[in-house]
Amino acid sequence: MAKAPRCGPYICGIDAALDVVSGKWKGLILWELDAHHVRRFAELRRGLPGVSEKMLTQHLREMEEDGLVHREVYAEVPPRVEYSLTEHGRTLNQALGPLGAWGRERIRREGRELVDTSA
Amino acid sequence: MAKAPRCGPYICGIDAALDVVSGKWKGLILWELDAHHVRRFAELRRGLPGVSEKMLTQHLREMEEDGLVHREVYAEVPPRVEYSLTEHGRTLNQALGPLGAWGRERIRREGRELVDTSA
DNA sequence: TGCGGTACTTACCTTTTGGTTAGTGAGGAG
DNA sequence: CTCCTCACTAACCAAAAGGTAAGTACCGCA
Repeated sequence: MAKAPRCGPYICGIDAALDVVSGKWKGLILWELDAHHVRRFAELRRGLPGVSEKMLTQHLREMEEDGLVHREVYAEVPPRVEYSLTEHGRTLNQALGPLGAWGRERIRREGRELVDTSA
Repeated sequence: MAKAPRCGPYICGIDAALDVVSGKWKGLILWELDAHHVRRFAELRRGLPGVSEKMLTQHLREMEEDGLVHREVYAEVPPRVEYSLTEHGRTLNQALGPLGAWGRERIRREGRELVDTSA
C-alpha cells in the first residue's frame, strides 16, 4: 500500500513537502515527537486520541522511509521500540512553524466569526 | 460534497492549516494565483497540467469557502470569471514559504542520493 | 489460569477523493 | 450550419485512504 517510490515529478516544493505530511495523523506525530523528543509506540498511540494501531504503524513506516523519523528497536523481553525525529524531521517541523501559526490564527478567526473573505 | 462545516475540533494549528491545503491541486492553485495575481478559470486549467474541470471547480469553491480565494464574475457575453487570492490566501502563501523551501531541498536531496536518515 | 501490556500484521469493509464523460447556453469563427 | 470557447454542473466509477476486528508471541501480575 502507500505509494511505492514516494513518487511523482513534483511541480514545486510545496508539492514535495505536502506529499510527506499528508496523512490524517502525520502532523500530530511530528508535533508529539517534537515535543517529547523520544516516544514509544504505545505512548504515541495514547497521545493521538482516536488513532488506530494500523494507521499509526503505517504512518510511522512511511515517515521512516521518508527519512523523517528514526526507529530504534530494543530486543528486550517485552518489546520496546522508540521513535524520534531525524535531522530532516526537525527541519521539517521548523518549516511547519509558520504554517502552524497561520492555522492557529485561522482557528481563532473561525472561533470568533465566520464572515470576512474580502481582501 | 467535500466537508460540510470545514470541520473538526483541530488539535493544533498544523491540523487547521493542512485541512485547508490538502487536496491534489490546492498547493498549485495557490502558487499560480500568487504568481499571476489574477487568473481566469481556463488560464488556471491550462496552468495546472492534468487537472480536470471538476476538480478545479471543486477546489476553487472550497478555497473560496475557506476565504482563501476571491471569485469575481463578470456578467458578460462569453462568461468571464476571475480568481485571485484574498488577504488570508496571501498570508497562507507566506506561511507556506519555508515549507516550499524544505520541499525543494528534499527534491534536491532525493535527486542526488536516497541515503541518509540518521540524525 | 486468565488477563493485560508490548508492538505489531492481516483481512475485510467503508468513506473519501479524484477522474471521466456528457450536457448547458450563448456568441464568434469558419 | 456546425464547431469551438467559456465556465460550469451532474452522473457515474475507480482508486486510495482510513477504520475495525482479529490474531501473533511472549512476559508479568494476581
